[in-house]
Amino acid sequence: MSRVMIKNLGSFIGKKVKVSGWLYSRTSKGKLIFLLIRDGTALVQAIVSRQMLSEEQFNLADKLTQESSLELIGVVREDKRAVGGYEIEVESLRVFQICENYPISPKKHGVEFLLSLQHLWIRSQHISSVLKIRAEIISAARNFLNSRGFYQVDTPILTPFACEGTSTLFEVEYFGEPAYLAQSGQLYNEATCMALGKVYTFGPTFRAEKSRTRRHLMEFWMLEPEMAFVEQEENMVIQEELIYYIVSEVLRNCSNELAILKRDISLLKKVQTPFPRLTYSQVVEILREKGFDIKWGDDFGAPHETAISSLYEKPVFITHYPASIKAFYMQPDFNNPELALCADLIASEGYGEIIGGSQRIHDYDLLKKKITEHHLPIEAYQWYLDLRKYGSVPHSGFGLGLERTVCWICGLSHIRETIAFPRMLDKIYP
RNA sequence: UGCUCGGUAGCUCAAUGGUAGAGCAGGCGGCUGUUAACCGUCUGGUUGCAGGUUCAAGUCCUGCCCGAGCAGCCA
Repeated sequence: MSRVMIKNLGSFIGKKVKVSGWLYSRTSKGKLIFLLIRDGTALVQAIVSRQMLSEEQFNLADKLTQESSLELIGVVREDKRAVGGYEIEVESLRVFQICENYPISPKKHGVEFLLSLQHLWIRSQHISSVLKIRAEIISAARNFLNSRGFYQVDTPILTPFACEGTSTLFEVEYFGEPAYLAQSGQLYNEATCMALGKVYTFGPTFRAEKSRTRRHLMEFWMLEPEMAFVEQEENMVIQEELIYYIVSEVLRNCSNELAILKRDISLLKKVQTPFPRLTYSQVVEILREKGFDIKWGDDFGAPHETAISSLYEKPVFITHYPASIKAFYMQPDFNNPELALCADLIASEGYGEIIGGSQRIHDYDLLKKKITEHHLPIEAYQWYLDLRKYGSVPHSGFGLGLERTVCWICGLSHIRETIAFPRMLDKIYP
């Protein structure tokens, strides 16, 4: 008999099926035992009654503990009393292992305890649901970009230089020379998009900052599209279309997971294009009216982003930051070189920045001047300057922080729940 | 790195300076419709570590360790 995944049981009503999984919980009424089984796709209740099974099999079912691994055969039937609406009347049972003393009970636990058992915590309904939504977000983003003619190009993790200064990078030894773990694939993508037109990198990035907040991880995944012949306006339109597509795909394909997470999907349904746009200068003015002590030229902190986010029910772009507080490669506004042609996308509901993007400088002399002004080693950027020497074109791109996006769409309170094994300050086990 | 809060049974927590407790998990017994079942019963402790005050410290004081929240930092 072939195995049926639990989420598909609805198509097998009245039929005999085989289900394999782990025991999520068990309750017994003496001669009637209720087993709640998980197989990674969903939960189903299985009924074991003394009438249906041999004495030996019944006693085996009675001994099952949380997370014991098993396989059972039985008939599927609809029953409103059961979780998910279906249940299986067990006819035979095979146990792979009786699990002893599983440490995580289905009660509430503290964060420290759960993090020390991360390899088991991921089995919980909560974390499993987040990981499924994460997979859907990645899948949707890839579908979106692939269907629009982007090529995925993988850029190196081991890099010879810092993108902008070395203080935030993890240093490793590369055959006796210092090397650094990538904090972005963008500069390489500027090269690959001159080869392939439209590209994206999706991979891990690393920051050695001593950040200890609910928004930071030391290792996180970033989606970084880069497009030749695309200027900032078109760049922003692609960003909002991408975010809209991701959210609508999650709503379409992950309703069970969103329900388990108790996510208010009416808020996600409001994420429709176009997204509101504010300039940096407008934001400073709004913040000052709200009583924040901030002046033109200061960068925004988390409380500022939250305040702006609360103005709208959709993500909001903040554009035209002062060039002085942004990266060296950003194209200055052609009308006002004090400003950069850039935008940060602030997620709704106070979740903060999920995208940072900009048009890149394509003029050789201007880029060289910026590198010098930022006191960056010009030798390290020779190859990057070459891109402006040989057939330079206007180009733009952005970086989407995957975990922050997952955090927002799932409505979580902490980014550590968005990745199977979070790397946090002073915490790298397991 | 700074500020704040915390560390008591496997877990979640309680305990006026005066006998360290409950619920859950686990063991045993009961129950044919449970949803974090229920009922009975049993097991379970170096109160983070070190020192100090006191007749007496989980509780007060000092130092340290660990964690959490917030901020800073942060393409």
